[in-house]
Amino acid sequence: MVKRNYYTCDMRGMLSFLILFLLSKKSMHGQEIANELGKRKGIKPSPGTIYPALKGLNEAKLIKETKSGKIIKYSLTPIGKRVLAIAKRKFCQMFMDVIA
Amino acid sequence: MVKRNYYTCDMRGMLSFLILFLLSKKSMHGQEIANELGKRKGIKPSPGTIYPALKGLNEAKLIKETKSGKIIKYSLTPIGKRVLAIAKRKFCQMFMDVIA
DNA sequence: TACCACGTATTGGACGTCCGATATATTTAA
DNA sequence: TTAAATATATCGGACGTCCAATACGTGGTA
Repeated sequence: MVKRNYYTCDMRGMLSFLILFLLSKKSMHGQEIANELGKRKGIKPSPGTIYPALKGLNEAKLIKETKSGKIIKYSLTPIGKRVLAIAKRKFCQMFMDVIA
Repeated sequence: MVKRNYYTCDMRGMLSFLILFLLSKKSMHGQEIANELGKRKGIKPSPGTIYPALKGLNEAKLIKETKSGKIIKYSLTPIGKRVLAIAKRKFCQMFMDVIA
């Protein structure tokens, strides 16, 4: 039961990192996130991929859920914003020249 | 025993992808690769991280090994270069605006 | 009411990444 | 010729990502 470290941006946390990034641009519900990931990746991820990641981010208080009807809107918490900023710096350090 | 797909660049293959990228700039041996990853990531990866990845890439014929003494030099094969080009396109599609 | 569409959610199993510990081989230094 | 340093390699276990299948809940429609 060790708490997960979302700061380190190693290769294992890339999905969660990308979700944080997407939510930093716009609050979304699960299916919207899945669709956006699908556009980037080419294939829309399964519910078994996306919801566990959202659950983890929520439990770590990096995102919060706002339910209205059957739809749950996800948005970044202040902590989430700080963590994302750090992870983004690490990401750039790692992949800067790959994109250039 | 399903053959691994190095083309798809999903979140699981990021280490192998980055290794391919590093080798596209310069042939290196294992420790050099580990050091370069360490510089980018902040922490030098363990042998238990790096060598299995190199083994997989070698078995998939994306890299080749040239041994001289105790040192094994890794370099991209023609297939490796093609796979990297495709993976790089996918990577950019996925993360372009994260870096910008 | 019954039904359908859709968003949310879990399960199971496979796979890739990750570390620390351990081991082997080769080169260099004492 | 020992000893130390370095490069390579595997093991075990944990974790995060991934899909397909399954299921539940809510809202709207027939």
